[in-house]
Amino acid sequence: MNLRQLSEVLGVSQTTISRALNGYPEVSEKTRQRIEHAARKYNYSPNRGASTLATGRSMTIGHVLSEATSRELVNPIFGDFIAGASEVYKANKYDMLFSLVKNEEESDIYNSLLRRGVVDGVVLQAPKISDERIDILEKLGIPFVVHGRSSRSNANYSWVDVNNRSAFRRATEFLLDLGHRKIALINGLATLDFAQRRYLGYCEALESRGVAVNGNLVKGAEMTEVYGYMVAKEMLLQKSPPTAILTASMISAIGVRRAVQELGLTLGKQVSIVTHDDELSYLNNGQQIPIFTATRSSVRKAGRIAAQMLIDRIENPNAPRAEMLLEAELVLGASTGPVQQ
Amino acid sequence: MNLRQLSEVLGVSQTTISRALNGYPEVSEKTRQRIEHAARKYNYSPNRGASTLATGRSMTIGHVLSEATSRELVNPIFGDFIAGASEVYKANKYDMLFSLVKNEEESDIYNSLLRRGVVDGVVLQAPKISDERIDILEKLGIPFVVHGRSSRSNANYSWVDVNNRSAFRRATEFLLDLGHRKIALINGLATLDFAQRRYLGYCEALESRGVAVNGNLVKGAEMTEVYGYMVAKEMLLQKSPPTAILTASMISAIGVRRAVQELGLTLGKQVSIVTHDDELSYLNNGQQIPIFTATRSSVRKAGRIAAQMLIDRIENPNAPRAEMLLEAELVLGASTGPVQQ
DNA sequence: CTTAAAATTCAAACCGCTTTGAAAATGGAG
DNA sequence: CTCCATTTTCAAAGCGGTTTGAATTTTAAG
Repeated sequence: MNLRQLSEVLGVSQTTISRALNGYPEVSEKTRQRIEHAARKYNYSPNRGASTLATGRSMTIGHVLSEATSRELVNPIFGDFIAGASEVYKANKYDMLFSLVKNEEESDIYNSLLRRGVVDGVVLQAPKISDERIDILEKLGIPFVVHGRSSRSNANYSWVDVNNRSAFRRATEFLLDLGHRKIALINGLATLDFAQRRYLGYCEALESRGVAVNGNLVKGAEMTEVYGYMVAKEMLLQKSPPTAILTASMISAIGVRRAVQELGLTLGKQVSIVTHDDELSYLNNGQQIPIFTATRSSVRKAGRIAAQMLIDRIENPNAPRAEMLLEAELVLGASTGPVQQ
Repeated sequence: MNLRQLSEVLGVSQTTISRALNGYPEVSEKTRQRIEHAARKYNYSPNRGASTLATGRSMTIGHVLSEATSRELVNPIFGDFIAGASEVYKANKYDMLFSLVKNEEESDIYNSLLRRGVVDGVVLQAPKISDERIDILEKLGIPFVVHGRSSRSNANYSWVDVNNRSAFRRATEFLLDLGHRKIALINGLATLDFAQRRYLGYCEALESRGVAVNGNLVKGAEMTEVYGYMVAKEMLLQKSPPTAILTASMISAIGVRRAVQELGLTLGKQVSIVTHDDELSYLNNGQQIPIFTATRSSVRKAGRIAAQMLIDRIENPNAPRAEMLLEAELVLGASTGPVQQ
């Protein structure tokens, strides 16, 4: 059933129906009732392509995920992030379009999505320290919101981010307070902005206590379980192994734990772990007592906020850019303890 | 730049441009060259809304994920599945639309997506043993492909699935061969079809060896780490604890391992674990030697196959339904060993 | 050279909706 | 009962492509 057919059935013009259904004031209440009832009865909804064409709005938001060129990884954090975003989209009648692209195709995709009128805006994820995508989007004039920030970019964009720096500063200070001096950092990919900020927080804390940063104790790559395991094992087998390890995600923390246990060491005794916990639904950090001491911040919440910001930008392009810095809380679990003599 | 503008610039009709760009034979090779060159130069791509309207095809495929009503979970397996599907979509110029809906809204969403002409087909995920969605889709006449199967449905649909039953039969037999008799199964949600099949395979193996199925050793729910942990701990503290545990995912297996270790037991000694391994990119099952003995099957590959099947159905609606049963391999890791006396 | 056949190109109709500017209906005041 | 102001409804013009059927040009044959 399309608009014309419905209008014939009802004996009312297409204009009136369109207005009634889209909540315009020029329609009397009883006509609106009658139209809405008929629309339900005949199972009518406006064709998306047609309204996109007529309004210039696709009511769709794009999420572009770039796969690392080397290996092809889909971050599980992404699942919870879009779950959050999705709630907001649904409430605002937006659909969500998802593109997975190779790094080298990234700049094209935005151009293409916008040009074809496929999306009204995009969410940018996992920004690099210096991320040309932000400039591309800025230049294209497409509304966008960044999940995270790009330190080197001086563009004026909207973003939601966790305060990675202060979170990791606190986590490091906490370990220092427990007497640890050899503290390792198993970070995310070094090119990513969040990893950089975590590293800075870590350095700040160490330096403020007069502890030198030891390059051998800092590594970063995709935060897989296997990576956490490998790096932790290697570090723990050094002559002068770390007594505490900071980890960038629950998943790599689990790998670190595996290494620790395989070496016959005990968590919270010979080795302490502090991780960042995104509150993933399938990887909850324990129940009453957290498995890992962690800097905690819900990535699902970040998704909700990002989505709302973007919708605001789309519907009100002249509004000033929005920024939201979420503070992570430090939760105490069973994975940390005072340094052993 | 739109079609009309481009046609004016080139001094060629819109028809010719459209044909040239869409590969129709009625255009001479040199005109096509000239047009393609100009399209690139002026950054022209056809507007999606307009072509959707004109062709009736949206070149978009929908993935509908339903959140469990109780808790809101986004399965990490989903990430790898769509990564696979996404590769195929991109190669075939389809976009991917993603909807996260509450269970109770599920039946509506398909109707709505189709009616509005938003998608050309959908991928159905995580089917239940008896899943009304299949009937809904069948009735609506949308092309669709199921990732998994629905045992009670007698509709004739296309699907890709792992042979869950034989995988879990083999895994159970393997444990029986090692002398285990008290084998627990920590499954996925009991209403889901794959969980049912795994349960059947498990029962078959036990019964064929004359071992009775013990209801206390079978549990199922969302496959979170915490769930694996809780159930394993509870079971292992029984008077007559299992000596081996079958697990439905890497994530719950990690929870089980945590419980085992917390109780001071050793994996592969007092307790053996066999898990199903979907080859998730962030949760690889170890390197040379798998962490867990596992039934292994790539969910990313399943995503690729499902996507290709769906595209085939869309582009050739009269083709017979396709079915693809993937056999999982049993890989030996360090988590299993002979039963201890 | 014609002329018919084949290869190109074109103008116009159509897809289904939104929205503008005008027309019709209704209501209130005098 | 008029007349004007206010509501309500309408016809028609886009939005930007694809596709049909006709017109034009090119090629080949006689």
